[in-house]
Amino acid sequence: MIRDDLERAIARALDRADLPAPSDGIEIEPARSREHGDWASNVALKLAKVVGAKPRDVAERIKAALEAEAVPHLARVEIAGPGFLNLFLAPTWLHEVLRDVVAAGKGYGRSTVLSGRNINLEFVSANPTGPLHAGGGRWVAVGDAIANLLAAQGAEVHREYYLNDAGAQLDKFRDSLYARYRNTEPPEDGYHGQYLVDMAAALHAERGDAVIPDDACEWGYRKIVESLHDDLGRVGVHFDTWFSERTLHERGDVADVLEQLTASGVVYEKDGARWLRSTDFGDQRDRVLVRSDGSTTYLCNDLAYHRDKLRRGFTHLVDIWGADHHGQVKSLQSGMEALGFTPGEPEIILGQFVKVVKDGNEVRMSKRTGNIVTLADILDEVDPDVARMTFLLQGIDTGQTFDLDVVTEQSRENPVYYVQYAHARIASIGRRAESAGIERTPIANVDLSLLSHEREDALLRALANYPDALHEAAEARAPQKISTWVRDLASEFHGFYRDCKVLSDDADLTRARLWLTEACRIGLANALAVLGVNAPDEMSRDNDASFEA
RNA sequence: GCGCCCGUAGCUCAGUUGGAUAGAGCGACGGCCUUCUAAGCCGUGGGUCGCAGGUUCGAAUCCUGCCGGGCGCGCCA
Repeated sequence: MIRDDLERAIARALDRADLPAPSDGIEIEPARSREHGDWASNVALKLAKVVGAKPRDVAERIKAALEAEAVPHLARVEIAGPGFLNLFLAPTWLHEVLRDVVAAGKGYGRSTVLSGRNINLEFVSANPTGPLHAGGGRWVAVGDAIANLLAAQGAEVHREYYLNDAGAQLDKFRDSLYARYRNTEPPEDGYHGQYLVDMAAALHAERGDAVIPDDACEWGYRKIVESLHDDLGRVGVHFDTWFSERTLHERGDVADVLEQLTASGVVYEKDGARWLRSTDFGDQRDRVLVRSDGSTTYLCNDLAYHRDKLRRGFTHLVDIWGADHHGQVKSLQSGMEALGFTPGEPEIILGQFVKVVKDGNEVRMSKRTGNIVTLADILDEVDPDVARMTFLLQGIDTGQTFDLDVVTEQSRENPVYYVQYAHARIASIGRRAESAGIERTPIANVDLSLLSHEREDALLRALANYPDALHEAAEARAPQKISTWVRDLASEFHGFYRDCKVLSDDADLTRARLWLTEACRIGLANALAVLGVNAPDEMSRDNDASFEA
């Protein structure tokens, strides 16, 4: 890659100029403006302080050293502003980008920085006591995309769903379902959703009228898990493991983890309960592990669960949680540290909530009233690709408003179509070329220097940024960086498409542009794959009435 | 009161591991289809980056304080 080449060249230049390398590495980034060349580095600014010289003087020394050797593609170096080194490259560097993209294909952008890492990513994990609600769709989309991002950096990624099928919530579910089954009202703190009325009716139909509460619960639980599978299947998300909390209790893992904690001296008794001294590890306060009635808390069970994950051989654990659980992050990490695992394990990604708006009003998801908009409801209205992209457009640090009316009514204006349309246009060109009998000559025999239009230039620059975008997105666990990048690429393509005819009388130019569009197609497809969105070869305008006039 | 997250164009949001004149979509206004799919392209207008200090050659980005919003602070999960 060009960046590495330039970085090495600068490193050699520093050496030659008798300057130290910056402690935090040589920074080099694509220039923001063409006036600043193609790539720019701030090394001189960073080193100025270290060596006690003026930034521009340091820059001069580096420039001279850089000019003393032949750096591939490097045409000239300029010093600008406070002391930036602006590197101007020959157009050949972009030809190399094009060849790299084509050669790498589906692998373009991928890296191996995380190879050898075996990561367990737990996400969604909504209680199996009701359908997945609309806001949960965010964790589905974000979790799957983050899994893809980590995998694209070379990690082995295992998707896991934790089923809380042993605790108080399931008891409430049982009591609520059974109440509906007996045609009475669920308990005050139970589940009041319409879905339980429907389930109760189905239970009567399937099992008759003499089902006991525990059997009703078991039957209902299975139904709910099936529905979770269905919903996830509709958006194409697959979990490698559905881990049942019951397993932990049945195997004695919970008792065992408690024993291990006690043995390590971080457990004490107070008021008849057993506490974890989590404040020793930076928690706000200590936490109860065993209540005075002898039952274990969610935290205690969760510690057993996470210990199990590490015992299964994962080198790193990542959990995606809703922001309402942020208070438990330190508790869990404290317990894990007390158990002897690496501090900071598991890594918790917190996501702010989705506010669902329908008919202009916020829908407060409430178990009491049973007021709920489900993910299935959304999928009944819009394409799964629209749903996914909508959830992946913004960072998860900020609350999202999912306005059903806007998303459904403006479905065709969703950014996902903008990107998919670019992909479809490229496929269409391919079909045209084929039917016109234009054969694909090997890229090695194509004169890429013919790609000199500013649109072609911009398209290649966008493509060149993908590996960095992918790396940064993975590092920051921020899929929206890919959404942003792929929209940029699509934008460059649409502009190119308008101004540069691919299939023309100029046979050589046609050949070069066919490879350019192929590279663009690869970029679009790879990024969309990370987002879990389809890259269609054609899109029909049949159901589009807005162009009648 | 304490803790976490957020505050960027009329609206919805990118940009936040410090970089050179702050971006996109939608909405508004004006252009472009005998040409590879107009789900597209081009242009115009629109900003005290919540406020005030501080650090720095350089701050939307880091630090402090304040204002505003969301979430949490249980022997619930």
